[in-house]
Amino acid sequence: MIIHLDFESKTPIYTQLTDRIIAGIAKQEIVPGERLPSVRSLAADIGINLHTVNKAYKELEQKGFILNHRQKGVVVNPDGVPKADVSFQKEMKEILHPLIAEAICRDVNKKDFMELCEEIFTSYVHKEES
Amino acid sequence: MIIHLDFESKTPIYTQLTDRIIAGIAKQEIVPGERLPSVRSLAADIGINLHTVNKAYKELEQKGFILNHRQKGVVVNPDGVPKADVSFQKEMKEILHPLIAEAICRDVNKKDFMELCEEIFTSYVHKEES
Amino acid sequence: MIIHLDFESKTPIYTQLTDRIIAGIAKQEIVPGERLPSVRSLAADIGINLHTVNKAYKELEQKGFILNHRQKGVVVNPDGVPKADVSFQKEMKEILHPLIAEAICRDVNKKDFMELCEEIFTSYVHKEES
Amino acid sequence: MIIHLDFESKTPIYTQLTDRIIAGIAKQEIVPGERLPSVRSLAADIGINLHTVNKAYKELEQKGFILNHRQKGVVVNPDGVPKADVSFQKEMKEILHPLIAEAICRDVNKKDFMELCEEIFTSYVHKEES
DNA sequence: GTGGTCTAGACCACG
DNA sequence: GTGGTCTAGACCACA
Repeated sequence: MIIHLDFESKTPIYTQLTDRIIAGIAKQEIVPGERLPSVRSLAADIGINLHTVNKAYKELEQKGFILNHRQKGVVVNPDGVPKADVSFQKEMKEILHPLIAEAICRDVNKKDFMELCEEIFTSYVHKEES
Repeated sequence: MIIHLDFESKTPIYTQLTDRIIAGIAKQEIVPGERLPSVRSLAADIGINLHTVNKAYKELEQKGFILNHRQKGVVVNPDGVPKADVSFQKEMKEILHPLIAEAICRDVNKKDFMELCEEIFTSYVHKEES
Repeated sequence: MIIHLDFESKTPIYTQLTDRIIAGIAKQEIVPGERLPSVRSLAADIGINLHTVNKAYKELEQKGFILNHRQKGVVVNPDGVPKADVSFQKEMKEILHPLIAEAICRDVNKKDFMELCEEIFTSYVHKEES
Repeated sequence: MIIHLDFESKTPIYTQLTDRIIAGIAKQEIVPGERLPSVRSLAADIGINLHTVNKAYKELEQKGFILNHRQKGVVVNPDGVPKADVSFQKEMKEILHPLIAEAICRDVNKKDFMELCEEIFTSYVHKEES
């Protein structure tokens, strides 16, 4: 899995990193139980600060995506990722609300918006599953 | 239009404010050509600094939602808001991608996600129009 | 002479007004000795504040474009407009410098820039004179 | 690059600053990819408030002259500055129109005006290129 | 009274 | 140490 970051983006690097890893899990490029590179090696690979990788891993751990075993190192949660809870529902709403409001103002068709979501959805879902 | 902000939130106050105003325009609580409160009065109303309101207004102006009329003051763009362009399409994708990726990991059904979007959409669209 | 102002412009109304009057003189739509409308009537015509018209007139007077006769009212300077002095030379430079610098950065050809100036020049100069 | 500002001038400090930086880019004293001083250090150097510098940087960023690299800091756009678009064409016209109108009134020869532009143009263009 | 500009000082997120 | 955000208070130009 190649991780490409945009250093000129408004999104913090650590957020981009967590997003990329979550995308990898969604696409099943990384599977439960699989080992992730160590903080040190990943930082060196990408060419970013240790703290930044660490912060990304901490966030993923807090969200239940990964576990930090003293021996095995960092692994994707073998039990799979925690299901969507109330807090994630709330997060989705908080993100979608302003986005959809602006879309409406800008005359984006509901149908077009839905098709965009569809498109993104299928871009992630593994073939066998769809 | 009553504007309620969450001062504990991680999203900056000025962003919340722009979001609320965009929502107001989407719901047609505020219509093109209508006057918005002055920076100072809105700041006083909400209980925040005028610079914070100013920043929100500037952002809305830059997006083409509002403009500064030398006689009327701050008004919602009478020509309506600029249609979705490539840059907004890109913005939508950048927001939706990580959200949908995480949703997939968390086992959110595509159907459920779509229904959530539907629900939010209809919450904005004016009755007569839907 | 019809004066059209843009109330949504960043340029102050009084500046737009002086610019329009100077343009009128340049195009010889208004000639030396000709009477301009009174502050009061012009303000009413355009639908702006008295003070604003007054400020424009004051600026034109200070630049030597118009005179304020107690009896005749406001007239275009019968002796013609004062020739370009050092101060106007300086003003031209101060305006042209940043404009040309940005034009160079933006890859505007010197030739193209010159042609634009030519075009604007001829748009003002009276036929018989060119 | 030494930046000298006129604190007595009518043009806002932040505008003077952006102008000076654009001039530096035009003269190739600053090249694409090059790092600009941090907001704080530049503010300290010039002896102005950091917010004023920030405003200048934001304006340059919005115009596409510079961007904020999360690792390198503020850098001149490595892809070069965006070419002149319709909006810049319009801006040029809005600046040149009143200037040329007044020049005509003040009996400035078209030839003289052109020579002034020439002179300013060549003052920016790098020797090797002209 | 309105927004524009400038200053000053403070806290936090980021890297 | 960097920029982002927020507050506060001040002066001025504009209408």
